[in-house]
Amino acid sequence: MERSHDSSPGGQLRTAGLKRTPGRLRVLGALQEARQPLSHADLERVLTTDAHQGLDRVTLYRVLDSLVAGGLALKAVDAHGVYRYSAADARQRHEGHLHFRCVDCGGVFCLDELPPPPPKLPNGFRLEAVGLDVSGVCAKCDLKGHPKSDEDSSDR
Amino acid sequence: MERSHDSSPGGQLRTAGLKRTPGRLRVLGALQEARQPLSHADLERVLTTDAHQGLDRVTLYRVLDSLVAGGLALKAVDAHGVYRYSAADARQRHEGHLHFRCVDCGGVFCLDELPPPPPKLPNGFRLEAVGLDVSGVCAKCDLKGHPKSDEDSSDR
DNA sequence: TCGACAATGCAACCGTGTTGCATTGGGTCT
DNA sequence: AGACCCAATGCAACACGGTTGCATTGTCGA
Repeated sequence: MERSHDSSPGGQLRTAGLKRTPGRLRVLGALQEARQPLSHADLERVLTTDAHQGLDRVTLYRVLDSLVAGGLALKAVDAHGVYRYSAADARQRHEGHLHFRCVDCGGVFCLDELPPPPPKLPNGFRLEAVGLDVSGVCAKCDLKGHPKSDEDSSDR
Repeated sequence: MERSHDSSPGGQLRTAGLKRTPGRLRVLGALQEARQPLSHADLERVLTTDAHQGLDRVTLYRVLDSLVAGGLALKAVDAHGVYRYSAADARQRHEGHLHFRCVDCGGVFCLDELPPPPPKLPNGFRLEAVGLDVSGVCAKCDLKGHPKSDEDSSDR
């Protein structure tokens, strides 16, 4: 019974040094199946409809924190100022190319483009991260058309 | 007495079709003098210490909304999920080159580097924004040294 | 100068994210 | 298997950013 370091949610939790609790398993699973980063509210929805009832609000926040701390999930802010979480391995599969974010539907699309080369910095400066944010409106949302409602018909 | 379209805050408001109120003048002036995008809280601080007492919380939000709607200010989300506003013309002066953000002191530095070329998008996709986020530690903060405090001594 | 209508201030509200504390449950040790 | 320790959970309450409704004030055009 020794699956030392398999890639199942359970194994990943073990490897990350996290206790293998039902909540963490369900959240990690949900993140890995999602095609885009999920907000706390998204996850509450996904997890409740899932059959079991959802986790407690606070617990979900803490589960997410633990996954991020363990390197299994990534945390970022969306255009509305809300945190969105994604599975870390899902992100690895998306490291070699750029992404396009639709400001309307929130969807993320892969582009056939390479990340930009790291810029030259002044002496003494240390580079830690370079992120290219490409955003606009995807084809589907553009078709749905905005006759003249220039304003964001946002969700939230 | 006809300065039809000058570049003073007052003239800009006129041009944008906004009423020239004390609040808008002060907020626009503060944004134009700032060397970096300001949050709502930042502005409340700046405006209160300014001599007069600050605007009402809600009024400040609405003033900012009107400036954004009039194209005089820009609105973006920072890493903490908080909206930050900048003067639109101030931003124009910084369009031809990249910027580096120090994650330690929060300072922003201009780089001698050109923005990346806009990526090619799939058919039907409409590009709205491309932002390159370059961050790390600036020379001064790097010298102050972090003996081994690898963890983020984050704020908030 | 006067009046219409936008801009302001005030109070109350909503959603996201956090903290404290008692209880439950996972993992390990014997 | 049983017991123990401490992390993980749930609950309540809070902090903060941002929004909405409504009465009042002030801008600007006639």
